[in-house]
Amino acid sequence: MQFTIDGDKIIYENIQDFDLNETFLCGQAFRFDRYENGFKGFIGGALCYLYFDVGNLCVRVYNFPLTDELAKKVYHFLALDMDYSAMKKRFETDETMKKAIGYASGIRVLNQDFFETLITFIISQNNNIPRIKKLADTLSQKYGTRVGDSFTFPTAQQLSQVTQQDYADMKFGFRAKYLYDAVQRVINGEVQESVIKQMQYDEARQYLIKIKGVGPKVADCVLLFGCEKYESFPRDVWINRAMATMFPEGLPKACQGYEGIAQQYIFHYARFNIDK
DNA sequence: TCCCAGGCTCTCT
DNA sequence: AGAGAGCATGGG
Repeated sequence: MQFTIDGDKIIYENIQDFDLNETFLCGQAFRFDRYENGFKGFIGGALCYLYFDVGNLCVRVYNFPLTDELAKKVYHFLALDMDYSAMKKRFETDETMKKAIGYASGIRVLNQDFFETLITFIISQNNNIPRIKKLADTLSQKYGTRVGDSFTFPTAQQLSQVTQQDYADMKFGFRAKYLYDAVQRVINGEVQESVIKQMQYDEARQYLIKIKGVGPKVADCVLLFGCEKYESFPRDVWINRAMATMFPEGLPKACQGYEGIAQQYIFHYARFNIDK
């Protein structure tokens, strides 16, 4: 990993296969906003402004001192520690995958916070992306920690006293009881991130599905986006459409082990290129 | 106005 | 095991 800490920012040089717009607007993360020439959002509690300057990725951090440890954390969050060049080359041995990747070749699957992905993807069910973002922001402004004019996504502890009625009042609809159940299970230790990370994919999926309102799709999103289980392959309406038209024989073997990452290129391609 | 959204639960076969 | 209705809300 190559980075330098230069005054008020971290600079990562020679970053390839990474585009901020494609990565933050492809439906995997809901709490990064466009800001000046890049995006602003939290990475492990650190409020970060990310932008490119002559080919170098720059990260300003507002509420933490710039340390090597923080620089490494950001690097991992952005999945810059994975060799996307080699992985995409493997995927692209399949012509259809090559087409999907070509549409947004700068997508990287972020390594997001477990609890945040659990809650935001429970919110995501039968919902559209702008509204998911709106509800996630509402929850943050009400229960998160203020940093400047931004708010962190709340922790399980910060949501521990929130009732089903409170969620209903915030317009979460039928998801109110699901959010309550998820938070309580995390608080009482029934659902633990450290346990999931030690489990194999199948076992971890069953473990998450115990939570009310968490089915196969939401569990797969949490495992992929929040637990580093890259073989997890979330199937939503868009992916089902894409699979039917683009991959009637199933996903190519070249994607094995990283089906979830392939899924993200396909999802993004499908949203903008396949009719409903 | 109407259809639909990064689905899940419940019920009925 | 598999199909189908119902769900809260609001974006487009």
